[in-house]
Amino acid sequence: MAAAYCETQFHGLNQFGFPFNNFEYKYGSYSSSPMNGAGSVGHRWNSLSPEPHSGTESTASTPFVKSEFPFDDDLFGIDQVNNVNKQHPMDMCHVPVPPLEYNRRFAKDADGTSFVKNEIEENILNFNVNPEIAQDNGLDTQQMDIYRDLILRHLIQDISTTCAKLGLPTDFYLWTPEHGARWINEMCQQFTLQPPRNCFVTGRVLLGMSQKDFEMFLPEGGDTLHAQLQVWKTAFESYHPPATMQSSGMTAADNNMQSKTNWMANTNNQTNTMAAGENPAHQFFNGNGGYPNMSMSGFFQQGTVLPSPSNSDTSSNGSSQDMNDDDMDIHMNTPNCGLSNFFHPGYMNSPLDSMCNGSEGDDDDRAYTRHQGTVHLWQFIRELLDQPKQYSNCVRWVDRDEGTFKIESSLLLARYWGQRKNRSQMNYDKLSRSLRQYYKKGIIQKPEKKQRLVYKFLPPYNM
DNA sequence: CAGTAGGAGCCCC
DNA sequence: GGGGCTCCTACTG
Repeated sequence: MAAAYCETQFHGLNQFGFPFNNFEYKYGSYSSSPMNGAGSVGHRWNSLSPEPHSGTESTASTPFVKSEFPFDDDLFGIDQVNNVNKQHPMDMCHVPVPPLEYNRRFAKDADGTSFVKNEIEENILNFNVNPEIAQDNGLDTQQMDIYRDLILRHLIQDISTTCAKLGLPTDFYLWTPEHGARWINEMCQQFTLQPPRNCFVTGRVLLGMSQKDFEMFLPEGGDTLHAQLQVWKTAFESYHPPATMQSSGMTAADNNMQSKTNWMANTNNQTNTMAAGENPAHQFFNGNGGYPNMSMSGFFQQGTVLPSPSNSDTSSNGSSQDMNDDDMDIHMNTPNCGLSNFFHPGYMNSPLDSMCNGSEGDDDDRAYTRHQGTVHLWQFIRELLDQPKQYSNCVRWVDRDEGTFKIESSLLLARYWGQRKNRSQMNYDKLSRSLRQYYKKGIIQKPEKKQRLVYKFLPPYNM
């Protein structure tokens, strides 16, 4: 059972000004923490996965998320205890939310019928943020970035887990009828729907099905399946926007990746029930009506495809040559690695790639490389940290939960940073100066026990 | 010697 | 103006 879930409470901003009183983001095993009832106005499990998991139900291999949002989950509305209008977080950032049927079936409050289906689906299909609402709720741009990023991560984790569990290719277009059947059955199981007798459809067909098609296909819960598919698509495309895949600047090394990305490009053109202009990810990333600040995507820097730093020797100093090729290999064909990398923020866009795509200035690129050069050092380091397979010889987590990381090779890190920023004269002295600037910004600090080359991300940057 | 810390001027977006 | 680069001095282990 896929098991990314969120438990919500209303607490307001925490000490970091971050809209979670408590946020736990852990992988692997469930650690049950008692919910603090003080100040809370209600709980609901809110997830791609319908069932709230007890601690014992969660499997060790299942990533999960347990969070407390600053809003009651009486969706879109009213704090029934305090009778205060509150804005649902989904209204602020329009993150895909579970389908109506899910909420109806699994809502823990007595009245799930107050949900308005259209509002939910609208949220699914509009992956944008409302800055005014966000500001009204005391969230600045950066907080919203982080906030949406976290939710996105949860979604991607859940999808990744489900794909791994079902043995599904991450490319929808590669789904055979058997794969399609597996997905449908899994979703039916998750949403306690009666699976259709004959559900052997390819991923391509699946993507092309409208809600009506789904409802014909599965009268009881077809809309749920359709909505769930939209959630998958939205979350996925938000990581890998279609135009990115359409970039003409792919290198030879990218070719073997294209099959895994074509579906996203095709989704808009061929089978998506939405018009291309309505594509939420497209809106989100092209900056028209999307979120004005993409710094959140520093984790997931949007750019043209460059899978491996070993391919990035076109940079000013070609300094990746001393990297072990094996370390740099993304191992596309290794099932586990391939899957995780595919979903990994850095899969499509190496942390080093934006330095190499500057000349690839076609229209599509422009939409997604506008932040080139503006990536922040802390984000860059996070990107490297999140790809230990490739960069553990450069920088690695010491304590992931704590946010402590160690620079294994100051030389290499500076070199990479220099490549990324196209600064051939970058060195660790300069890089560390930049790191120290983060002290007063509350992004990074030295850990209590000072160690050489060890730094610590402060919350929420450590999430 | 390498790393840490922080001031200051500058550039770029 | 913010973020980062660069250069600098002083200090530490």
